[in-house]
Amino acid sequence: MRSSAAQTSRSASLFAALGDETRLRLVVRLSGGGALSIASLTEGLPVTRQGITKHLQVMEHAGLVRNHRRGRESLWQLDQRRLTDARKYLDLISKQWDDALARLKRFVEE
Amino acid sequence: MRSSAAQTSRSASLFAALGDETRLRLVVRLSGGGALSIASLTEGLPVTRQGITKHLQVMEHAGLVRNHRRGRESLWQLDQRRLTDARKYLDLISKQWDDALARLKRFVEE
DNA sequence: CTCATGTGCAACCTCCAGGTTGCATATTAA
DNA sequence: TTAATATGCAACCTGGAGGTTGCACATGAG
Repeated sequence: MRSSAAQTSRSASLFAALGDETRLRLVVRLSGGGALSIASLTEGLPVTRQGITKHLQVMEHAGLVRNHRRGRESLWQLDQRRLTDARKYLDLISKQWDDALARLKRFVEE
Repeated sequence: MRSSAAQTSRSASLFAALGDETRLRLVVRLSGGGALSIASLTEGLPVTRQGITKHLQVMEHAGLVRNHRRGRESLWQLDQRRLTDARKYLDLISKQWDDALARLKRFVEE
């Protein structure tokens, strides 16, 4: 099973979406399960509402969050599938690593 | 189990280190288990050796890779512990998410 | 109806990530 | 010793990420 270039590229943008402190804090908040409005997500963070909006859009492009409108509010929630994708990718890398070490060990012990 | 601000910040820089296509490709190569030189890591990638060096340094700051000198070569290898850290962080988020949904389900079913 | 609230859009600013080139310096191979 | 190889250091460039402000526009509350 090879990790294709497309796969790598997609994963990179996913990790990039997680690789910003503000965004990661948003993810943590959203991991509570609820769908939160932009205004409520902005609360407590040292960034403008517009800034938060941009971050949410970045995450949306990475497939990390979805949003739907309810009245005048824009509600955002996590899409856990992408989170799972990220975990799987890391699992894959770790597995290759472990396998390589196992092979090395067998080789040395012969 | 708190996800302190420091924890979040550290994790963010870790994900950021993974969140660049070139760097992720380096990680994939290094997951083979060996310690590779800068020159060999550069091979096949559309980036200068200097560019690769910078990427390696970024990853080193994130704790993702280590390097040691052997003669005129600078050998780099993965530090799998940080990879594990990243997985654990994602597990944590997923768990909070699952728990939240479970609570919601119980609540609805009552 | 009127106001306060929640967003969207667009222009703008600044800094640094990601990349390059040029040159100096260690090491190793012949 | 001489060349070729592998890096390091430093200066430099450029686009876009991350942030802001100002204003217009829906929509919900009274």
